[in-house]
Amino acid sequence: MQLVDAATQCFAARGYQATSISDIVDSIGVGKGVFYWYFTSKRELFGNILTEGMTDLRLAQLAAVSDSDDPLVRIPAGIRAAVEWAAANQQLASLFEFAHRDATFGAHARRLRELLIEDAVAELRQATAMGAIPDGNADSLARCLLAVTEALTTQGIRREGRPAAEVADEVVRFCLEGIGAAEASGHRGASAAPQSAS
Amino acid sequence: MQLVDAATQCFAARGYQATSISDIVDSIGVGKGVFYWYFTSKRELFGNILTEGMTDLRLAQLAAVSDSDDPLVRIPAGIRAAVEWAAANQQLASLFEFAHRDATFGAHARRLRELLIEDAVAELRQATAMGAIPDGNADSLARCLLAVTEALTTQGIRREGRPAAEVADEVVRFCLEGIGAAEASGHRGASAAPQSAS
DNA sequence: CGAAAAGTTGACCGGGCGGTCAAGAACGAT
DNA sequence: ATCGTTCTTGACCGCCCGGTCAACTTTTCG
Repeated sequence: MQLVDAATQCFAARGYQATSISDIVDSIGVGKGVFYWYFTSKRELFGNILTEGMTDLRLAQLAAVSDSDDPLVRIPAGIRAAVEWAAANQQLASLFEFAHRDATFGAHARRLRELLIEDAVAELRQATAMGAIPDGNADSLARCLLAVTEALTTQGIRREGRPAAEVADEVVRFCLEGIGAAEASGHRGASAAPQSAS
Repeated sequence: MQLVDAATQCFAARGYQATSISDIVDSIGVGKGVFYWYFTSKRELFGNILTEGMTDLRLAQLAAVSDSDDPLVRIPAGIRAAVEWAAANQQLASLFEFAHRDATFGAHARRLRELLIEDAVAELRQATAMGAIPDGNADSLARCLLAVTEALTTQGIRREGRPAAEVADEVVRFCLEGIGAAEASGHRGASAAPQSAS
C-alpha cells in the first residue's frame, strides 16, 4: 500500500509526533479523507507499522539462526541477520530507533523490543550452560548485543552507507569478545568469515 | 532555577514535542508569562539544557580521566564517570537519549554527542599506538563504548535502580573485552576494582 | 510614604493539528 | 442509461499549541 510506504518514510524522517497526516497524504498527492478510508487513526497505523516491522525482523532472525544448535554460531548469525535486515529496511530501522523513546509509543515499542532481548537471553543462557562463555548477567549482555548492533548499524549503514556484511563483522567481533567467547571461534583476525548476502 | 528543573523533568518524561509550555508552568503552579519572562522560547530553553548537560558530563569525564596517562586506565575511568554522572543526573540522561532522534533537535544533540565520540576515539587511538589493544576502526569501537554505556545505564540504573558502581562494572567488563584489551588488565573475574564514588 | 522597577498573571491570538463528512467521481453490473 | 458501491475530495470542526501583552502585585529604595 502506497500510503503505508509514504507514512513509514515520513515517520522515519521526522518522528511520530512531528509527522502530520497532511505530511503523509500531501507527499503522495491525495486528499486527507483517503487516509481515514483505509486507517482509523494515525495512532493505529503507526502501531501496526511498528508491530509488523518487528515481527518481520524477528522472523528473519529466527530463520537465519535455525541452521545450527551451537549458540556461538547462532548468536553471530542472528546479529548478521539483524544488520542485513536493517540495511534492507532502513526506514523501519530508523523508526524503531526513536519509537522506544517516544511519549506515545515508548511502552509499545519497548515491549516489542523485549522480545529480541528475550531471544538473545535464551542464546546466552544456552552458551553459558555449555561452558562456551563465562557466567554473567545474561540480560545485561543481551542488551549490549542489541545496543552495539543498533549503534553500528545506524552509523555504518544508514549514515555512512557501508556494506552490511562489513558492518556486521565489526558488530560480531565486538560482541563475541564482549560476551567472552573470544577463544572459541578462531576470531583473531577473522573479520571476513563466509556468510550469506541479504 | 525552579523552571529549568521542572522543564527538565517534563522533557525527560514526555519528550520535547509532547511537552507543552503549559505542562511546565502548571507543574509548578505559575502563569505562562513567567516562562517568557525568563526564556525567549521553548526551543532556546531545551537547547540550553542539552548543551549545558552535555558540557557537565564531559567535564566530569575529563576530570575522572586525568589521573592517568594509560588509556587502559583512562577508558574504564571515563566509562565509570559517565555511569555515575547518569545516576546522579537521571533526567538529563533521559533527555540525551531521545534528543538525538528528535526532529527538531536531532542535529544539535548529535553534534554534542560527537564530542564524546571524539574523546573516546582519541583514547582508543592512543591505546592502539601503544599496542595495548589490537588495531581496529576506532570510530566504530568508540560508538560501541557509548552504546553499551547508554544501554546498560538506562536499564540498570534508570529502570532497575541498581547501584551505579555495579552497572559500571558490567559496562567496563563488556567494553574492555570488546575492544580487545582483555589480557592487559587482570580482568578475569575483576568485577570489583577500586574506584571513586561520584 | 510613594513611585519606579521587577516580577506575575491569564485571557487572548493566529495557526496547525487529528479527525469528520457532505458532496461527488469512478466503475462494474444490469 | 441507470443504479449501487467503492473510493476520493477538501472545507470544516473543536482543540490545544507556542507565544503576546495589558493589567496587576510585589519588591526595592529614596
